[in-house]
Amino acid sequence: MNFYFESPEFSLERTLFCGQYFRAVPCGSGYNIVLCGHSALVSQEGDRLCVSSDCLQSAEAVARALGAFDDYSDIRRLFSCDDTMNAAMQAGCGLRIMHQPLFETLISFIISQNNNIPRITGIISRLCEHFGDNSGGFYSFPSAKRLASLCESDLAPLRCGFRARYIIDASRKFASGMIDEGFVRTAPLADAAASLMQIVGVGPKVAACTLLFGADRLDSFPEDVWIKRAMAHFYKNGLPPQFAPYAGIAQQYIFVYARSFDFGSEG
DNA sequence: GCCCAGGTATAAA
DNA sequence: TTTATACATGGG
Repeated sequence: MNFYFESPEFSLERTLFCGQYFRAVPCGSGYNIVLCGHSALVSQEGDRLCVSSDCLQSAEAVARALGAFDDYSDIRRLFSCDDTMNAAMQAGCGLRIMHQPLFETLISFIISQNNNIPRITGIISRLCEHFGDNSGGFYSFPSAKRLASLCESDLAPLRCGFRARYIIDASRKFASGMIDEGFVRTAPLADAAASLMQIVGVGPKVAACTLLFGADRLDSFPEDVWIKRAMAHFYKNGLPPQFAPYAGIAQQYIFVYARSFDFGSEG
C-alpha cells in the first residue's frame, strides 16, 4: 500500500546518499530500503514523500527514521550567519540525519573503515542475506544476539576481510550488555564514545558516526581525514562554537559540499 | 602491478 | 605524544 507524507524541505536522495546509509537499492523512480525492521519502497514527488509498505504503522516508522518529520528550519537559521555553512546548506539542501538502529549503524561503520561505498554496500547486503530474517524477499539487519553466536570463520562469505573479527567482538559486547544502548544515548558524549571504543576495531571515527547516525547524538562530530581537509580549508579555528549542539549536522552539510569540490584528493 | 577506499591497532621513533 | 605500516578485499 502507498502512504503519502508531506515533507517540505526534505530531500530523499540527499538523505539516503549523503554517506550515512548503505542499504538503498534503486527501484524504478524510487528506492527499496529496509529501515528499523521495516522494508519499503520510497520515492518523492515534490514535497510529498511516498512510502510503499505493508501498513501505515510501518510507513510512518520508515518516514520517521528517514527524518522526514524533522524540522531543520531553526538549525538552518542558526547556521545561516556563516558564509561557508550557507554554501554547504545549499549543496546539502534537504538532507536529514537519519534515525537508524544503534547496532546496525555500528556494524555498518565498522565495515566502512578503509573501504569504499560500493563494497560497503555489498558486504552489508551479504550480511543481511546470510544472517538476517527474510520477509517478502527483504532481509532484516541481523541482531547482535544472532551475530554473537557466530565466529569469525562464519563470516567468510561476507568477504569483509579483517573486519570480521571486529563485527564479532561488537556483537558479543552488545549481546552481553557490556555496551548499553541507554548509556550510549544519554551519557556525556565523550563517555558514550569511550563505551563504544571498548570494541576492538572501533576508534573515534566509527564511534562518532555511530553516535550521530544511530543514537540521535546531533552533537557528535565524525572527524576524519576527509572532513579535516575540508575543515582546514573552510575554518581555521574549527566550527563556530555556537554550532556545537548540532556539529554533526553541520559536518554532514560540509561533507556533501566538500565532496562536490573533490577535496578528497587534495594534499 | 599499483593505488585507493568517511580507519584502527600496533610498533617504533 | 606523534608518525609509519599492516590489515582483506575489490575496483579503477
